Amino acid sequence: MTWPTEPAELIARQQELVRTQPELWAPPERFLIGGVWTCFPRGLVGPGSATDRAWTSAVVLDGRQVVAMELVTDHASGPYLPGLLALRLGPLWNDVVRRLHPRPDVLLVDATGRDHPRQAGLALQLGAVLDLPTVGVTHRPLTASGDWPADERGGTSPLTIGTDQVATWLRTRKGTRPLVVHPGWRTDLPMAIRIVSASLAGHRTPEPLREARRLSRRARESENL
DNA sequence: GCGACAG
DNA sequence: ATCTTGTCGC
Repeated sequence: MTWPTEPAELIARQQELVRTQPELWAPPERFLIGGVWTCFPRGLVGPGSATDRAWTSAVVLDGRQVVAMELVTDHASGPYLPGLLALRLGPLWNDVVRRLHPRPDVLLVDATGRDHPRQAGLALQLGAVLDLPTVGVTHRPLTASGDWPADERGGTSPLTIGTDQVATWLRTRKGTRPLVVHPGWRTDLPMAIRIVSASLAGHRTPEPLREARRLSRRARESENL
């Protein structure tokens, strides 16, 4: 499986992907949750390009214990264009997650799923390529819209495209901006909310994503010190 | 035409 | 993603 380098190629891949109907994942009692994150140099403006350096990390957590971590220092694979995030991050995320041992049972990514111009965001595509259930967690929706939930931990409210609910706002902490939780590859809405809620450990952002971000930022900062 | 637009 | 001050809270 390869990653498209041109918008037209990626769009064609997304149009295939949207027709795929994988079997829903059946989470066991206890499972390993992974997270992946990419940092870019400070001061970048605009969509960026393949010349941008990128620090990408992935982790696996068993409860709160980090049982695997990988860091890849490389370059972005392309610019960021709305709806075409895979051009910038697809190959990086794919590579770093494949290095993890043990592999996670489910992976958290900063990307959307069905909330996408072609209903085929990177959370879905990465899961399909890696054959791994995924859940998307973003700061804001891409295409969907919906009002915020009440300011109570655990509060949710629908994010819809037309009449379809494609994601949900989730208030992970009282008094903070809600996150957007996206069902990804082989996950549905209730499952995605359950997985994110179970990995919060008291913070606004799920621990696997916080840990991966820590590693990436630490690597970036350690170069100019 | 104008604005919005995952990271 | 990154750029941004102060501020409230554990």
